[in-house]
Amino acid sequence: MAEKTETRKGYHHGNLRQALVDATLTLVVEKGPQGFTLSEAARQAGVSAAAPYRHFKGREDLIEEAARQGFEIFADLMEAAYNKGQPSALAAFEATGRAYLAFARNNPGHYITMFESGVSITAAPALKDAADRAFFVLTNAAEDLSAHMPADRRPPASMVSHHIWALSHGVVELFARGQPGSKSPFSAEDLLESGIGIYLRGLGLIGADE
Amino acid sequence: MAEKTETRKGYHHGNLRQALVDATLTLVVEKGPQGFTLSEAARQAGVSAAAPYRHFKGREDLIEEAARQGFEIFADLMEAAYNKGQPSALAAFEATGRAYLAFARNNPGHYITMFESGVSITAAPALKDAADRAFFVLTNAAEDLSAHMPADRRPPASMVSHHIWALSHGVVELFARGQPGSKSPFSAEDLLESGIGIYLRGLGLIGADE
DNA sequence: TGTACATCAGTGAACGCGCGTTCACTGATGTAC
DNA sequence: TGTACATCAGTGAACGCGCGTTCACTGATGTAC
Repeated sequence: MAEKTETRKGYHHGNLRQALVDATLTLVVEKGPQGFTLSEAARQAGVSAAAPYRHFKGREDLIEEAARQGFEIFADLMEAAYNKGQPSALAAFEATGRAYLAFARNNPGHYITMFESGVSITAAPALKDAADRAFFVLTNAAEDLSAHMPADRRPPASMVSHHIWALSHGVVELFARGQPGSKSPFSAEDLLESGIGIYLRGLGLIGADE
Repeated sequence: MAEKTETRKGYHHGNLRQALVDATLTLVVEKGPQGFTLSEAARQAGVSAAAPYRHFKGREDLIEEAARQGFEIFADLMEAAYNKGQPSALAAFEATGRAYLAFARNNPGHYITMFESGVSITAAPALKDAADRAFFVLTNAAEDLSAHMPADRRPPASMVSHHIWALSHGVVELFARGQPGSKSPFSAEDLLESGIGIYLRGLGLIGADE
């Protein structure tokens, strides 16, 4: 078992706090959000079971920190995608949707701690701030789109962003993870792309021949 | 604590198997999918911790049975909704979407065991059959819709059903459950209804003034 | 209708396990002088 | 540059706990005759 990815530099670990977060991320993927244990995270970081208490209040606190880091990364990616799509409101919006799925794919550990571990996003202020920042990007992108919509059929921007968030989340949960042999003939990426495309056409933002 | 909802009729319980399933459903809502324990289910049913082993192979087996019952109910509801919407393909389709959300609302325990407990749907044949039956209704409804779509923009029916499934699931996970104080200004019902509406317009199935 | 007996559905004690957490401790590090 | 000392970040033993599961058992039920 060469589990220990973090090398000890002697009696002191050097960077135990982050090593524990990293261990959490991999464990949560392997064992599921609740199968994760503090003891095992400590083991993987190569320290005793008591050591984590120098850095975290307890198990919950560690998970929360992992989720917080996830939301920060997530928000950064969403912002980057949004900016990259500019100045086209449409391109920017579509890019954020794609960024959502890409994040879930590339950061499964973060995704699990954020959305499946049972942490209360609203309870921890640091978490809430980061989560809000991410969601704000999406709402912003939807706001930009509004200008291009037929005025008679213009839903509130936050409704649009909620729709896209829900669609993205649903695609991730049902088709981007879970057991292989999930019977979908389409990739999660295709599903999200096509789904958003049809939705945007419904908003009058894409022509029938575009 | 008047936890015991099932009354014992003496030494023999009478209907322990189902009582354990029922206990699972309530516990899973209260404690989360993994916080659920076999011992506690037994306690709630008023029997010793060893009794469940007369009816289930173990913890996992019990959860699986709860999920299976959930998928059966779910499939029944979807079929009923579909039939009720007939003969209008559109009405039938929209009704299945609504049925999805209604099921999640009214059967949170089932929903959790089905989608959040980590049971492998593909692994257990009985589970898979019931799940397939439910999903088949949705795909069927999408198939019906195809006839009304502009031929040049007609995605595969199973793609449409996957879109709707993902949107419904996302709405449920993000807005129909979880901590109160979820900041959405829209109800899950409104979000799903409006989201599906926009999507269907994108398919050319609803006119701009309908 | 009564009885013997097989089968069924529970009990309760016991097990080993790993967990989260606390505690007094000690080795390593950094800093004042 | 050297030394005393405070602080920091670990150790390892111990705790109480509840879990899942097994086991020999026993009370209740159903059935053959």
